Amino acid sequence: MGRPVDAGKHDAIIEAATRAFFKHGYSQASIEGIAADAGVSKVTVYNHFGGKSELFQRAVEKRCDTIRQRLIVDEWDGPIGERLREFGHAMTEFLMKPEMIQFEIGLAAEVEREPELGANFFAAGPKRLHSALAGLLERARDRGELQFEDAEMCAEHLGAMFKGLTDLEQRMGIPIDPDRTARRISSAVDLFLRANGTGKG
Amino acid sequence: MGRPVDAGKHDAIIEAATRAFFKHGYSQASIEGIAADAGVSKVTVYNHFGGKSELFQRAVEKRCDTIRQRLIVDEWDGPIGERLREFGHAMTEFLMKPEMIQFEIGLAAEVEREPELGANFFAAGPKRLHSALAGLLERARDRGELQFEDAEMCAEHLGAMFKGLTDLEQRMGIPIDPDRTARRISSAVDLFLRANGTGKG
DNA sequence: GACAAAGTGAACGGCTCCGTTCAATTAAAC
DNA sequence: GTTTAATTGAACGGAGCCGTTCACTTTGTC
Repeated sequence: MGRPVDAGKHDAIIEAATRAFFKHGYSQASIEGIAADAGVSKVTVYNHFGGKSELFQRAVEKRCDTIRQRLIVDEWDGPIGERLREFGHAMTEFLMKPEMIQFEIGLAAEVEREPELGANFFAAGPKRLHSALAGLLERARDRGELQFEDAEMCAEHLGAMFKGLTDLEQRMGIPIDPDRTARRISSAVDLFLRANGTGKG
Repeated sequence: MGRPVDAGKHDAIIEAATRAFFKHGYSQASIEGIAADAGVSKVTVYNHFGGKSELFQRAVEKRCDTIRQRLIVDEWDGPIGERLREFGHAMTEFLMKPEMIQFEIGLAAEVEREPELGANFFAAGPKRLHSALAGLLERARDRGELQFEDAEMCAEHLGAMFKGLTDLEQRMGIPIDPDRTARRISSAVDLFLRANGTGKG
């Protein structure tokens, strides 16, 4: 009985918190500002979440969920070179979104304060992408399109080449040339196939 | 005439500032704390540097100088595989030092406020390493040990493989296995040589 | 030793924020 | 319409920090 909790406000707070935390950083973000942005009283924020650090935790969790949902990698067919190129483009498009970079920056700055947040994010995002790529490589090996020993290692090499220097450049605020990204992906796949391809793909 | 400026205090302040900024982040670091750490009065800090943001600027500049000095890459001889492995170890050892990771994290968080800092750091550090690697590759090509078209691109691929996922893991506070790093470097060189080697190295 | 500038310690005003309290208001459930 | 709980607005104490001021002490030069 009594007035029920307004779930809409609950979500609005988390969303406003996510925006604030990963735009300004944990310490710069203010509960007052988040409450105002969510169209809610500061007291309501405290009633819902208890405090700043709990709120940050929830914001990260929610973001990880979103990442997890979007990371359903399609299993399409075609020559292995094509599949890898597709994967590379999907991966870079996803990881290099400005909001994702900002999220990573903000999270890294808070990891010392709350170490498990970093591990959670890594497992929800990059680790899953990496596993998906390793799986893709293993299936190609089963088909005789590739030859290698360690799929995990190959996935790490390939994924790293897809990113190149670009993620660092983005963190340092250096503008990115999309053409170079496309050429890098293509070149990385070529290099990888020269080393590990069988010519069957 | 009068009392001369104490250069020792000047340096002590910059060093304390560097420590504070890249351990706690710009906004968390306090002038009061930096002054205390440097064994100096707060007023002295203001007299020397004028304010917090100027002090941060100087701290970054000093760090970039240090990086530049240490980045003199030896030109030693030997088979190309050996040289690349050496480079990989030197590079990862340098870039994966906890203090360097912390520096990068702290800097990324401040780039929005002061964009040129990021560009300066990138030019002083990663860019120089990248150029050194590209030069190494080109000389090996001249000797007929390698074949490729774009040295810059190859350097980016190789450098990225050397780092792998590890720099992200470090930023996310995940413990690093040094053995895996060594195996990754070795594996990356092998992969690169299978793709671009001539067998002459 | 006189002088001049560097450096100190303490205090101040101003600002922002956290987290709490409390009376008053709103909105749904019964 | 009464009950119950969510929500609000405003205010508070406490904390930390910035940047400045000022009287005072130190330390070197002339």
